[in-house]
Amino acid sequence: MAAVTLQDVAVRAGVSQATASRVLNGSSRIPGEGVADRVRTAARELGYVPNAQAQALARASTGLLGLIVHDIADPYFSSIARGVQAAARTARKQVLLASTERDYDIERESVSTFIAHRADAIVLAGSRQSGHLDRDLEAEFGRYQDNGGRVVVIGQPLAFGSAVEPENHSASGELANALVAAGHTQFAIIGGPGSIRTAVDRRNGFVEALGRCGLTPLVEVSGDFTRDGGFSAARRLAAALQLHPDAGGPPTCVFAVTDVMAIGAIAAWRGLGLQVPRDVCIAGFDDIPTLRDHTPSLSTVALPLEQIGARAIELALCSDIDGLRERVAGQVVLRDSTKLP
Amino acid sequence: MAAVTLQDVAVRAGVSQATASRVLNGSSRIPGEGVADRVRTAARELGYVPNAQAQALARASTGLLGLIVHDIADPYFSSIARGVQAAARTARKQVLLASTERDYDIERESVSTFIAHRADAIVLAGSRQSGHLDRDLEAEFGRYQDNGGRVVVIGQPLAFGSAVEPENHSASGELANALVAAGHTQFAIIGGPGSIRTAVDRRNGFVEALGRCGLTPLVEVSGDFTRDGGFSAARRLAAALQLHPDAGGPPTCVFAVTDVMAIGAIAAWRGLGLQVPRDVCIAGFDDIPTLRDHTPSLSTVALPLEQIGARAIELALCSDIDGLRERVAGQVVLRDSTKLP
DNA sequence: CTGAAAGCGCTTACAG
DNA sequence: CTGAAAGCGCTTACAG
Repeated sequence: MAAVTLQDVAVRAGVSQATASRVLNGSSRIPGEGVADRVRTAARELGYVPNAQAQALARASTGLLGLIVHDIADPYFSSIARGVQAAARTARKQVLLASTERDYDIERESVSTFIAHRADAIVLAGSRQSGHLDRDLEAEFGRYQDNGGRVVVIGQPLAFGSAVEPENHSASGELANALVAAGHTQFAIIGGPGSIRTAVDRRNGFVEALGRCGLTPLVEVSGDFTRDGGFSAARRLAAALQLHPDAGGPPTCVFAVTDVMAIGAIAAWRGLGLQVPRDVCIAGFDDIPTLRDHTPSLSTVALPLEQIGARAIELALCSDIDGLRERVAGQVVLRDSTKLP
Repeated sequence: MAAVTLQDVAVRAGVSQATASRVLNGSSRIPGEGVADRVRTAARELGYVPNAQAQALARASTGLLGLIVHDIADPYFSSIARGVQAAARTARKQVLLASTERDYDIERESVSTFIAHRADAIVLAGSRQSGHLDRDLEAEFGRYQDNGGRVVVIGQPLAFGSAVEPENHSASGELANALVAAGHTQFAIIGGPGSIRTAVDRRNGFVEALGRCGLTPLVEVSGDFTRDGGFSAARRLAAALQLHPDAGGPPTCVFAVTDVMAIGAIAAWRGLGLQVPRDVCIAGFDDIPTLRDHTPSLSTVALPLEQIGARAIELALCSDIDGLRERVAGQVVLRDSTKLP
């Protein structure tokens, strides 16, 4: 019933536990080849699998990395998770995953549990209320870091830890400029929750760039950071702008702060008989891989999501620099959804 | 530097370590309220976080669940992962995630590592070579189960452990029937890797049902279980069938064994000037959420992916039944991509 | 109800 | 190079 133990291996090989340990786990002290062989053989014959929990306790390092996302089924986060996985593997670490369903209580719990499991580092993906972090959470993170834990945040710098930050503000500014350069003159916005930093930055970057061109959005609506959030916001927008199929005239260009919301918006409009880009244009943000084959193809700001995830792990693992903010550029990609006749 | 220890809490509360342990972790032996309060206060003041590694060692249970998927960025797997997460949370377990990039060496490594971490259960999602499992892997799993570890497989029953199996064969048969009933008379297949059980079952279920209707696929091609696999297979198919835009006549109806491949196929055909469903029809399998807004909307077999993930965890956690095979039905959904004029 | 003590499975100075 | 022993931070019979 009980798993094979290092002691079992040592006995069978006729050596001490210490020696078995040194053979099986690349210690600097290398035992003689004859002994080493006996130990390895014994381990193989017995099917020995080291107990990582015991190792962690003895070594004071678990080799565990905690990743917290809002929703693992959201392609934005699953792409980041893929990058995290890849980087973790090359660093020979394991990843503990938590998907919070955008519930802050669950998030707090997850952080506590990861700390309890003594994860070497915790990566928080998915931004929250700007700057604000739960008091308890903050205290816990503080102690965690004092004990050598590393924290890295994606997209929402905290007062502590390191961060990988997409350049939301400037990139959506560039998107606005590109759209204006393409001939668009009327704009509207589908924003995200006002409490979420990423949503606010993207909206502001876009609107401010428009302003520098002497333009102002005709309407702004907002919704959740989800497909359904985009869908319902788009209906309100259509009403506000009195959008009609085949109304003629230059279509208004809408900026949705995420691709997923943009997709929901297009679906909503289609339900109203409106065609993109003929009746209304739209651009998103993120460049979600699964959406590359969408029709019409979506103008957006491409973010290297996998790289972002991988980079977060790398920051978490190089212990020398703390408090680092690493900025990641986005790339404007104009496709059919903003094409003017 | 070192984290606060149970001993620290005990000292501050003026009790023994045993008592502190009993207060902080719902033991059946409940200490007096006065004492309990002192302990809790001390723990709070010190910011005590129990060391899960030490607890695991002492309790011989880690509260860890291992999930292994082919690719966490693939919506099929991320949906399953979401269900796994949800079920794990209600069971108060943590999930260890591995994304293998469809590399069997990585998969073997992940299994070993999960076993080393003494995960209470391991869920393998994503089918592999039918029936075949690496010899070493099998031996390792055997010992793991002997030691009380549970293994659950999604979509590919092994010789051991439990399984959650989508009814691939019968569901694709129903899809074929529905398509025939809808008036389709000419069929073709885009299959997956011949070594993968899921791909084979879906293909066979479809072809056999066609056979019962007195029909045979005109052509079969195959590719990887990915968007690109579907893309390139679709080009070969177009050549084989000599598909031309606006050729007239009833369009051939293609069955792609996954939605993701179907999307790739549609993109490939669009590049050739072919329109779905006018020039060629297509149905997929899975009903990926992110693809619900695709144009044309995709006929498919809907699988309750999240439920499947959740169910796998439940099976893993109810220790009484082993070797259980739980079948999950798929539901045929006909949409625009197979619509006849 | 409470405590002293053994034990979970490893690692790692410290001696030899 | 190798081993005896302490220690990592908890839990849990076993006494009291």
